[in-house]
Amino acid sequence: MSKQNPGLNLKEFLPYRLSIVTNRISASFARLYSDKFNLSIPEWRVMAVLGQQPGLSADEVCGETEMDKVPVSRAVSKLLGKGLLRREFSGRDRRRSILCLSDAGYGMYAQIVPLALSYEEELKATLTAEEQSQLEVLLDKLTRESGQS
Amino acid sequence: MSKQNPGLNLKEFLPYRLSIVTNRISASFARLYSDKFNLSIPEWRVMAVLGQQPGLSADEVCGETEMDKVPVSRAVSKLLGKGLLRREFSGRDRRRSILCLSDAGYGMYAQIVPLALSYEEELKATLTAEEQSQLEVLLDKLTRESGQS
DNA sequence: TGCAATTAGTTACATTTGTAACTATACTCT
DNA sequence: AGAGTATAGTTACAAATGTAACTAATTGCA
Repeated sequence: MSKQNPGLNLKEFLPYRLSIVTNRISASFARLYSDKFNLSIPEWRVMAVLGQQPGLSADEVCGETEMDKVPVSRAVSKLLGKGLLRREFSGRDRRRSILCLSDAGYGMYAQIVPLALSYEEELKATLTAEEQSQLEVLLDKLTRESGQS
Repeated sequence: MSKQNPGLNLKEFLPYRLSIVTNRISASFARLYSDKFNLSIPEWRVMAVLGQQPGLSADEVCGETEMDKVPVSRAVSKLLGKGLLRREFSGRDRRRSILCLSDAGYGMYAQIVPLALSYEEELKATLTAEEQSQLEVLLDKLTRESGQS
C-alpha cells in the first residue's frame, strides 16, 4: 500500500449512519401515507402539525417543522386544492394566515395517526425499555448540540 | 374542544425527531466541505467510499452508499470532469467501471477526512463514553430493523 | 451457435426543491 | 402623517432528483 489511509470508515461515521437509518425510516413511513392517501412528505408534515395545533400561521408551521417557507407555502396550496385545509387571514394582521384542517383533512389525519403510531411501535419494539429511554436522551442531546439550523 | 386529538405529538415522534437531527447534522457537515471544496453531498459520498475502498465499480459504490445508480453516475462524471477521479473499465467485463481517486482527489480527500473526524468528535463530545456506546448499539438495531430499502 | 434475458451505466424527461426576487401589509421613528 | 424597514406569503427561475427508457456488454440455455 503506497498511500496510507487517513482513516475515515464511512460505515462507522456518525453523520453517515444517521442519514442511512433516517432515510430508510422516512421512506418506509412515507410509503404508508403516500400510497393510501397520496400525500407528499411536506404535505403530511403540515397536516401533522395542524392536526395537533390548529390555527397556526404558515410561518409558525415553518417554525414547528423546521421546513422552509417555500415548501410550506406549496404544501399549503396543494392541501387547500384538495380540500384538506381551511385558511383564513387574521383580522389584526392581514398578512398572517390561520390554518386548520378541514373536516376531510381531519378525517384523513385521524386515519394516518394510528398508522404512524403503530409504525413507531414497530421500530421501538426492537429496543428494550431501557434502550428506548436512552434513545430519548441521546436524540435530545444531539438535537441540542446540532443547533438551530 | 369538540374534536378529540388522536394524539400524535410530532415533537416526540421518532421518525420526525430522527429526521430533524439528521438534517441538521448533514447540513452543517456539508457546509464544511461544500464551502471549501465545492463538492455536493453525492460527490463527497462517492469520494469518501473510494478513498477507503479504491477500485470499486459504480454499482458497488451504490451498494456501499445506498445511493441510486443515477446520482452515482452523475457524481462520477462531475468528479471525472474536475479531475478528482480516474476511471478504467474492466477487461473481463467491459461494462464494469473501476473507480479510483486521482492524486488531486486523494489530496482533497485527505484534507476533508480530518474535518469529518473532528466534526464527529465535536458531536460526540456532548455524550458520555457510555452514551456513545449506547448510540452505537441503538443505531445498529434501528438500521437492521429498518431493513434494506 | 444464437437469441432471450440480465446487468452496468447513461441519458431524457418530468417532478421536486431551493434561492432570490416580488407583493402586500404592518411596524418604527421622527 | 409618512419614509424607511421588517415581515408573511407567493412566484419565478435555476438546480437537483427520480423514474423510465435507452445503449452496450454479458450470460444462460435451447
